[in-house]
Amino acid sequence: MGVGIGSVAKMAGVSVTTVSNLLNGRAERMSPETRQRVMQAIEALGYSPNTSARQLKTGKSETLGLIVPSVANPFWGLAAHEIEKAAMARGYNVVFCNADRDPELERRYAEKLMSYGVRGLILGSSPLSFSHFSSLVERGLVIAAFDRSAADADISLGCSVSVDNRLGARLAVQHLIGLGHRRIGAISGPVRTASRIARIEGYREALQAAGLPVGADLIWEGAGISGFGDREGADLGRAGMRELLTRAEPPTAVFVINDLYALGAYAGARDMGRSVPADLSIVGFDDILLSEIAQPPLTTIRQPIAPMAASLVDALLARIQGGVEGDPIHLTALPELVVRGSAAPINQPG
Amino acid sequence: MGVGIGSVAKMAGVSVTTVSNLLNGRAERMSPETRQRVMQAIEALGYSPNTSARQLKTGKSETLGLIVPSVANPFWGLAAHEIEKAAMARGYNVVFCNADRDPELERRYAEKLMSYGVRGLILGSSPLSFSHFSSLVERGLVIAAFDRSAADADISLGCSVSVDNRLGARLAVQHLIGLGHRRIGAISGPVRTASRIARIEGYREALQAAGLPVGADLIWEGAGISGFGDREGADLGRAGMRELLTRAEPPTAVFVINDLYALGAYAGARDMGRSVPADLSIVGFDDILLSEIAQPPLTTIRQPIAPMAASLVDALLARIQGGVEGDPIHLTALPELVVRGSAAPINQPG
DNA sequence: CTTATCTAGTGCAACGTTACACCAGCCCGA
DNA sequence: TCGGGCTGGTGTAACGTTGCACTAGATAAG
Repeated sequence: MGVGIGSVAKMAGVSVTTVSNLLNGRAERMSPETRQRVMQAIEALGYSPNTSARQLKTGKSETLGLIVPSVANPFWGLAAHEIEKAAMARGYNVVFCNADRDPELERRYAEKLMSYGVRGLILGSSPLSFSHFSSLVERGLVIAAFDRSAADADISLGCSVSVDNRLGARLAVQHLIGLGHRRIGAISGPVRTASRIARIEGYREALQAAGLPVGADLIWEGAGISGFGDREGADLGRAGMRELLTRAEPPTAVFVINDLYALGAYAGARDMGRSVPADLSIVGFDDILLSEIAQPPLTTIRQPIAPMAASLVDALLARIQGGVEGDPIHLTALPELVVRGSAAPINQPG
Repeated sequence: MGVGIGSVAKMAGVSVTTVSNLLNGRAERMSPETRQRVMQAIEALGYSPNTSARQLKTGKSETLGLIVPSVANPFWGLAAHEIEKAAMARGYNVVFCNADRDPELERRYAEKLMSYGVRGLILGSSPLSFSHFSSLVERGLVIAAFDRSAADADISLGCSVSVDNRLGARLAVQHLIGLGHRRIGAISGPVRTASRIARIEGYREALQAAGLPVGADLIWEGAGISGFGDREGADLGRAGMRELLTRAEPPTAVFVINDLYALGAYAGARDMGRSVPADLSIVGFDDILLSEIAQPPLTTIRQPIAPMAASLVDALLARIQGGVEGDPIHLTALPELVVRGSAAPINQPG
C-alpha cells in the first residue's frame, strides 16, 4: 500500500536518510551513482512525498489560506486567481474559502486552516475588526488583508495591501464633476467594509472640495437590507439606483461602489426609463472583466490586482519566513481612472 | 509551543487516549466529570487538533480537491462556491486549483493534492481525455467530473454529473426556430471540451430535425486562436460574432456556447451595427449571474448548478468511503430554457 | 606513524494522533 | 465464593518524514 521513503530506500539499497537527503536538496552528500539509483527507484515506484508527515515533522507548511466573501463574485474570483498565481510562483499553494463575510464562518475556516498547518492567511474584503481572529494570531497565525488601507490597521494585522480607495473615489467623482455634473449620487450597499467606507469618504471629499452638495439624499446605503450574498450584488445596485431615481431631486450622475453594483445600476436606470449615459452618468470601481463589454462600456476605477496580489504574497511570506520582526507592512497601490462610455457631459435640461 | 493532545491530557489529569476518545466521538467511554474536565482543558489551552498528524495516522482526509479552468470565470466561480457548500455540509473541505485547462498543470496539481492526502478530485470543464491522471488513479485517486456526460466516460472516471448539454442546445435552437429564424449560427470557440462538443451536436441535431441548413459557414469555432484564458472568454465571443456577421450570408440568430461568450457576442453585434434582439437574436448557455442584468437580459439555458454540485459530491463521497465498488456513477441534470430579452421573432426584411 | 579532514553515507528519536489491546474495580447472579 | 460483564479508563506501537549525531574508510598533512 504505502509507497513511502522506506520502499524507495529498500529498492535503491540505501538508508531512508539518504533518500530524505536527496529529497531535501542535500544531493551533494552522495555519489552520483547513488543519486541515480535513488532517483530511478522514485520514478519506478511512482513515489510522491507525504505532505502530512513532512508537515508534522517540520512544523512548516507550504500552504497559504485565502478567505474571500465568495469566489462567485467576479472581482474576488479574479483576485483569488491572481493570489494563487503569485503564491505558486513562490512555491506555495493556496486553499480558498468562501465565507460570505460571516465572521463566525471566517473564524471557523481560519481555525481549520491552522489545523492544516497554515501560518499565513489572506483576507479578502476585510471586516472592520479582526478581533475574531485574535486568539489565532496569538497562536502564531499571520494575517494579511487584501483590500485594507494602511491607515486603519488593526493590531493583529500582519501586512496589507490595497488600492488607495479614497483617491480612487475622488478620481471617479472628479471625472464626473469635470463633465459638468453637480448633483452626484453614490450607491454603496449595506455591507460596511474598510474599503467601502474609504470610497465613500473619497466621494464626499471630492464633492466638498468642489463646493458641491453632499447629503444623505444623494447616497443610497441600502440600510436595513440583509441576507446579502453575491447573487444579490448586482441586484442591490439595481435596487439602489431605482430608489435613488425616485427621490425628490435625483442625481444626474452616480458613483457606484463597485462594478458589479454598477452593472446592476444600469438595469435599475433602465427600469426607471433613464438611458446611460445620455440621461445619467455612472462610474464604477474595480474594472472587472465584464465592464469592458457592458453596454455602454463602463467608466471605472481600475485596481492593479496582479501586482497587488504579488506584493501582498511577498510581504506575507517575508513575515512568515523571517519571524515576526518589525512593524506591520502596509502597501498602497494606485488606482487608475478608465474612461469608457458610461459617463458623459451633463445633459442640460434647461 | 506545541499545544497538543498531550498538554490537554496533562492539564485534565487523564491519559492521551481519553482525550483522543473524546475528540473522536467516543465520549460515552468516560464519566461526565472527566469529560467536563477535558473539555475545560481544551478550552483553556485553545487546543485545536493537528490535521497533519491525524491524517498521517488514519490515512484518511476530509479534504476534496477541485480543479477548474479559472475561478475568475463567473460560471466556474459559482460552481466552485456551490461545490464547497455541498462538501462543507458533509464535513469536507475543498481545495481549489485554477489550472487554465493545461493538462500538465492539472497533473501537477493533482499530484500535489494526493500528497496532501486528498483521495477525491473534482474536475470542472473536463478535457477530452483523462490519461494524464491514469497513474494517480492507479494510486487510489477517485476522479469526479463536473460537466461531462455519461455517454463518453473514460475508464478512470469515478463519477460524473452534467446537464444534458445536447438537450440544452436543442432547447435553445428550437426556441430560435420557433421564433421564425431559419439561418441560425453558432459560436463555439477554440477550446474542445466534452460539454462544448455535446452542445454543438445538439445545435446540429435541432437544425437537422427542422430541415434547416447546418453548414460550416454558420459556425465559428475560433480555429487557430490560441492563448486562451478567461480574460479572453468574452473577447472571443465578440470576435466570433464579428466574423460571423461579415460572412456572405450571415445568420439572423446565433446560439452561443456559453453566457460569457454571449455577453461578448453582444459587444460584437454592436460593433457591427446590429441591435439585439431587433436585428439579431442570441441565446446563451449557463445562466450566469450577469445574464439577467445584461441589456437586453440574456435568453439562455440554465444549469441547476447547486443540485448538480450536491449530487456529485454525494456520489464522490460514496465512492471514496464505500470503496471502489461497482461501475462509475453518472448523473444527468435537466437544462431549462430561460426566456428573457435577447431572442425575438425574426425581423422579415422582405 | 599519527592525527585531522573529507566523503558518503547510516541510525534513531521525535512530530501529534489514533486505536488496538489491555486492566482495575465494582456489581450481579448462582 | 467464583466467574462474567460492565464502567472508566490507561499504555503504546505505529503512521512517513526529517535532521541531528554519528561513523567507516580514504586521503592528506605534519
